[in-house]
Amino acid sequence: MELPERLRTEGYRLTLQRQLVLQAVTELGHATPDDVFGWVRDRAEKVNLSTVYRALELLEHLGLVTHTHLGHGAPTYHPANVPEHVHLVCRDCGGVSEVEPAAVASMVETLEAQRGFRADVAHLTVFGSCAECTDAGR
Amino acid sequence: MELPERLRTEGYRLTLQRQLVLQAVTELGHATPDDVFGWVRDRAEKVNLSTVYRALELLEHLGLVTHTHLGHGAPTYHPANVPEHVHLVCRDCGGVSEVEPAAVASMVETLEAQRGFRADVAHLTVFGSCAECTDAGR
DNA sequence: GTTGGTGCAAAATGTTTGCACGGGG
DNA sequence: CCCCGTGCAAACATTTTGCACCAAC
Repeated sequence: MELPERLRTEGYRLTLQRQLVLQAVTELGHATPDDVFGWVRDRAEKVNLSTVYRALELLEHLGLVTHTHLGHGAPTYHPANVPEHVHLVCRDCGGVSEVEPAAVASMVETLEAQRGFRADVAHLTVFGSCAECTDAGR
Repeated sequence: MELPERLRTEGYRLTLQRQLVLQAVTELGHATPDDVFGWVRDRAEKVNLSTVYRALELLEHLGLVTHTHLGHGAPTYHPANVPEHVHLVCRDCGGVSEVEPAAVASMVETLEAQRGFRADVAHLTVFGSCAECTDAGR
């Protein structure tokens, strides 16, 4: 846990809520703000949803968590220390899976070479149809 | 305009609102539901925002428009008859640009081969940092 | 004439903000 | 002791829904 140091070096305070939010993101893996809220709440700790939002924003600023949009309006947060991965979201069954960045490396290189655009792989989500749903469709 | 036929073949009715919404999406290129609402409203036609949402949903179902998420919660709609393209969104300046599907073809093939996952390229948005912002950062 | 579509208003989501109190440093 | 962070309530933004009326077919 590197939370205390990261907070201190930027002049922020260490609070129970911030620790719990980071812990929730770490344990849940793919968590929406509401998931995090529920996780902390279930542990009988009193927190407010707005505090969760503020904590997530701060943790992201500190580089301890990242977020991605897995569709509609629900952002999901990941611990940043987890290996980077790309999300695949199936439009038919709603399933979410992950692939290593290597699978999209050539795309990233192409964008960088052609446009000078540096893709943020950790934030990348690809929508489509998974193998099961594609098979079922025929 | 193939709206009338598409509607009829599935038993839907042709209304002025649906025509205007499709026209708005076509002319605007990258439009949020609210953009569409404004466009129609500016032409002195009375429409309700909820009608716009319902029309967009129907048009998407008919395959006449598609939508993508260009960040946060704002979905943007495109006419489906426009050539497929991938969106690049710069996290720093907020700029949106487009690239041909060829740039991501290898990624799509890899996903299909490794996972049997069929990527929906038209819906793909890559977040990152554009050339200008990357340069400015150093 | 039927029935689906629209307008309107209210509800449901999801996120942000102002403010006073309490705890961290 | 100072002042940042939290809880709380209200404000916001966006999308959805129920219902009565009107228009497309």
